[in-house]
Amino acid sequence: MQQTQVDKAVSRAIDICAHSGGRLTEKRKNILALLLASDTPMSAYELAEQFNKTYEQSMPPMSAYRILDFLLAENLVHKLSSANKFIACAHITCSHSHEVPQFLICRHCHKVKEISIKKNIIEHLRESVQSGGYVLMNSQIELDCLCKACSKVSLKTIKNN
Amino acid sequence: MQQTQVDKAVSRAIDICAHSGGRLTEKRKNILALLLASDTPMSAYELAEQFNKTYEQSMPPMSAYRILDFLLAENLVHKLSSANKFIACAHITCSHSHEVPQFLICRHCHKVKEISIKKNIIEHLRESVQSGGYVLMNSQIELDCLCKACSKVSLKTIKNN
DNA sequence: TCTAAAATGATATAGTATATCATATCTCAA
DNA sequence: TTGAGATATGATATACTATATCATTTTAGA
Repeated sequence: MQQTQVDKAVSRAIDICAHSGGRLTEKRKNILALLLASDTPMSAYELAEQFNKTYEQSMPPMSAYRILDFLLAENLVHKLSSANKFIACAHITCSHSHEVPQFLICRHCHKVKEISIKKNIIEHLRESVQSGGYVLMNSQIELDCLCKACSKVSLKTIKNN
Repeated sequence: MQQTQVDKAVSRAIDICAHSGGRLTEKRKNILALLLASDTPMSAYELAEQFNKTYEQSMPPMSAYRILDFLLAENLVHKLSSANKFIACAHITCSHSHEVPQFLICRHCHKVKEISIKKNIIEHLRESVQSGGYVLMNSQIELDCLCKACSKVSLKTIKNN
């Protein structure tokens, strides 16, 4: 994401936290900014390292985890459990209420696109789950994909990488 | 899974490997049997430990990983990437060709039900992905659920566990 | 300004996974 | 039947991800 867009999202995050009562400290704000600027998901350790390169303050990995916990609770970032990495929410600047995200993860370049899942698909899934005797608790879905650019490369090439 | 069912599935796995040319060695067979017998997903380390308790032979964790790689390639087990654990394929004894699995994972007791996802849901997902500019490569989905038994307990109780 | 709560620092440790080189076992052809 | 190459396993090191715990600092609000 471009810097001007990052600034916009950070400023919106300040509002969101002011509203929720959460304290968006300098470090938390900077971790969020790093995630917003990145075009691929980052691990907690990667974030800590990047933080230390970028800012004067220091960021031990354990603090990065705590900060990520905070940002997750504020719905400002998402965790991709299939990759054990984190991404900024793509809809921070949207005013509409938070919807269930669906993540399209490029298996080649690891770029992620967050889209909102259509309600009727969720309902189909929920019914499918129900008929299996389970109850759907969270319909966040991570899908193994190829992005447009990578899908132009032959699959064989990608598999051999 | 009951022992008689485990034996049946193992015997079917022998056929499957004979057909594919894969060598289902004693250790590989025993790892598969452990996974079949377990009613929850197991990590590679858990499998190695359980193996060492159950059989005379020894199983270092790294061998467990390699054996799991083999069993994954033969489609005899699945990896749950959200949990970093493995489960036996629920459809080894089915004769029908392998379908894309959908996993219902109980967030409380961690029991997993593998169901086959309905074709039209996959198609909806695929379209959704396509309109996001990506191409769906693998529609295996892991869903955060509660099983029937656990859904009878109040959510609050579960959250506090 | 004092106190309680929240945030961060620091350290230890658990859990998951890959890489690499050595050794053992199996298969198949000579 | 045996020997060479392929396959499987042993053994070790190391990287990566995550949680627990106690100490210290900072902040908010009485």
